[in-house]
Formats: sequence, structure tokens, C-alpha cells
Amino acid sequence: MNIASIMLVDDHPLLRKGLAQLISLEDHLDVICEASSGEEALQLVKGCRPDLILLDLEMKGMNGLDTLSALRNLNIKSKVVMLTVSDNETDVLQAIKLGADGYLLKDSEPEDIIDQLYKALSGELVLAPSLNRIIARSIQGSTNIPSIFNQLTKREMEVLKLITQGGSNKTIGNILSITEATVKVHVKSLLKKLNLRSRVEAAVWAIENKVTL
Amino acid sequence: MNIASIMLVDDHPLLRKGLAQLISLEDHLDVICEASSGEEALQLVKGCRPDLILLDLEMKGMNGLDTLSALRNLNIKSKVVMLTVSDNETDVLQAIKLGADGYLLKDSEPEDIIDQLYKALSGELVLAPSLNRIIARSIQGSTNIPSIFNQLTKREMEVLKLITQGGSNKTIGNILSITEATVKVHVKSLLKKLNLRSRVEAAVWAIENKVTL
DNA sequence: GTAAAAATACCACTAAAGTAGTAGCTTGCT
DNA sequence: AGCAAGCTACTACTTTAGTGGTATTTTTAC
Repeated sequence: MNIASIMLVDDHPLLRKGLAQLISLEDHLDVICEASSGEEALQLVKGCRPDLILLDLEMKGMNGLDTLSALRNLNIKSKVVMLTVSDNETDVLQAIKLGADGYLLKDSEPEDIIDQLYKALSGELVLAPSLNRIIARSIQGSTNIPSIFNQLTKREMEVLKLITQGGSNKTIGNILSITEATVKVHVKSLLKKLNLRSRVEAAVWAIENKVTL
Repeated sequence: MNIASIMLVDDHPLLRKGLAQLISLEDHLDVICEASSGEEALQLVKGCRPDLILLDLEMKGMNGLDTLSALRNLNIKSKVVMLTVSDNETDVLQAIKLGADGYLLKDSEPEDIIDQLYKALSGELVLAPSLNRIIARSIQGSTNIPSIFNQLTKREMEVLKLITQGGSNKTIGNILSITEATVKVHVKSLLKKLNLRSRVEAAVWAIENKVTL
């Protein structure tokens, strides 16, 4: 077996250090470059050509999902394994949809992570064990949330964002230069799409699903 | 200078590894024990007697602040430096109030973290640079938020929690077995205390300040 | 034991929020 | 060209939310 090259992308130097050290103990794995942001990662990949990219989901600026889709758009064929603290349902499904080769949690045991990296390198789709039930539910089709997540229109997203900032329909209307009535229309359809009952639930949903737009 | 003993408390093995490796490069610092939770930390401290405890804020189960106050109740005199991803205002101030000797952010540069640890060991109160303005604001007294945080009554906290779950005043009343009118009273005073304008803002505030009660 | 704070409850009122239906206009897709 | 989808706007209506004030009972604190 050849030595597989790995790129680390995480805005926490500490965690990169931990990963690098962990990986350095493996004969068949080698960290060839590190990036502290999604932007940096995109610049470096071309020169790096890693076999596998370990990508943090929660990053300032460009987040992990954005970075992932940007990487795919650049036609980078490296395996990409997401590394995250959250087992957030939409994030997991979104990552998979975007072509991630794995989704691991930071609180896993180091040995498990290494195991999973080998599996990912061999072409397997690896998921942290605690994510299995999320995937299962999604396959059962009961998960209308993530598919509908994308179906929120730009306007609805904007309105949702402003709701999380505590805006009333009127103030949201002023900000977007539309009438309160129109805001209500957006709120209504947004609630319907997300299957929620009030703007409070929408705000909570948005925060927990990190609607950043 | 003697070698200072350090205890690591973090539920992410990876990050512990990173820290341990980082610290192992220092001649005057030595990691003598590690804990993966607040509970474990409390069990281990007595046998460990570290000079300094590096304590993660975000942990499952007992969080960092709980752990800190528990440590102080056990009359542990070790320096305690909080390590966290968030620069959340209330957390910082709360930690300091509870007697933390430092508050560092995980995305700092490793060298900076080491520097800060030395300073903390020498008795200095160390804060990540980006926290300075938070502290400044607090000293200016403009920060009514954290002091008032504690002033929310039990009932108000319960109501607030239920608001974050999307409950209407009526349903909250049903859950708590009080009338809608009474719920409104609680909401009113809760909004006043937190200086917020609507239940949506309250919900967002509660989530961002991790009101778990 | 008294005073203050908390929790309960009610009324009356204003202001938002949410629902339902209609409709004109634009943009993208076929 | 035609159709679907998104954005806009309106009316009319019901339901919640939020404000102000008063008042009783229970806890908590000193």
C-alpha cells in the first residue's frame, strides 16, 4: 500500500496539530499541507494534490459545506472527509449530497478516526456511528426538512434571517423595501415549507441549522 | 523555574492530543493527566494536583462553567484556564466571576496559547486579545446582560425555555398549569430584564446564551 | 415577624402575527 | 409562445403578542 497524502483544513491550529500528530504516527498516512480556512484550502489544493482532504465544517468565513462544493466545482477528485462537532441532520445530508466521502465527529476516538480515514481512502463512504440513525431516517423519507431547505427562495431566506434578528414584519419590509403584506406572504410560505407554526420556531430552526445567507 | 503540571479537560480526544503534543514541546510544562468530561475531571483532580487546569467550556454533560464552580467548591487551588471556541460575552464574564485565571480561544495560535499558559501560571489573568473589548464594555457597566442573566427567576427561565420551543403563551400556560395571562406577565418581565423587544429576540438570546435550565 | 420579591390572576387595550384568497408582473425554462 | 415559479401587493379576517395597571397569595430574605 502506498502512502496516502492528506490535507488538513481547520481554522483551529490546535486541532490541526492534534490531527497532524495523530496521522504522523501512521506509516501509510502523511499530512502534506494544512489550511486554516476554506479560502486558503482552495488556493492550496492545486499545488498539493492530496489524496484526502479532512475538512472542518464550522469555520469562519467560508464554511465547510461551501468549501466542499467549491472544491468539487474545481474538479478536485480528492476524497473529502468532513470533520465536525455537530451531528446536525441537515449538515450531514447536505455534505453527502455535495459529494463528501465521509462525515466524522470530532469527539470520536482518535483510533476510530484513523480507521475511518483508511476506509475513506479505499473508496468507502464513512460515517460516524452516531449518524447512522440520521441517515436511516432520511432514507425512510421522513426527513422532509433538508430537501426543503434548498427550496427556500432567496427572498424567503432573507426574511428568515431578519426574523432571527428579531425584526417584525414591518421592519423587515422596510429593510427589504417591500410592504409588510409581502413580508407576510414570504413568512407564510416559509413556514409552510419548513412545516413550522410560528416565526419563533422559524428563528430557532434557522439558528440551529445555521442559516447564514 | 520548576516544571508546571497541567491537567487537560476536553471531551474531544483530538484536541487533547493537540494540546498535549503542543505542551510536550515545552520544557517547563508537563501534562500529567487528562479528563474527557467535567465529571471525570472532578474525580481526577485530587490524585493529580495539577498546577494548572485547561478546561474546555463546551462539553457534554457538565459544561466548563459547572466544572469550574465545582472545582472551586472542592477548594482546588490550581490555576484554571478556560479554553473555548466561543467569545460569548456571558460565558466570559461568568467564567471570570467564577474565578477562572484565564479565558483563551481555540483558534488562537499555538504559541500564543503557550505564552498565555505561562502567564497564567505566574498569577496573571490572561484573556484572548479578542475578548478585550467585551471586558471593556463590561467594566463600563454597559453590560447589563450578564448580571441580569442570573436575575431571571426560575419561572421566567422555564417560560423562556418553552418560548424557544415555539410555544404560544397559551400552550406554555397549559404546560406550566398557569393561565395565559400569567405567562404574559412572565414574558413581559423577562423581556424587560433582558432588554429585548419580542419573544423571537428572547428565543434567539436564549439559544445563543445556551439557556439550558 | 416583617418587608421584599416572586408567582399567580384579571381586565382592557393596541399592535403584531398569521391565514385565505386574489392578482399583476417578471424571469427562466422548454 | 407558453407555463411555472418567484416576487410583489392588496383585502379581510382571526388569533397571538405585548403593554399597563391592579391585586392576592406564597416565598424568600433579613
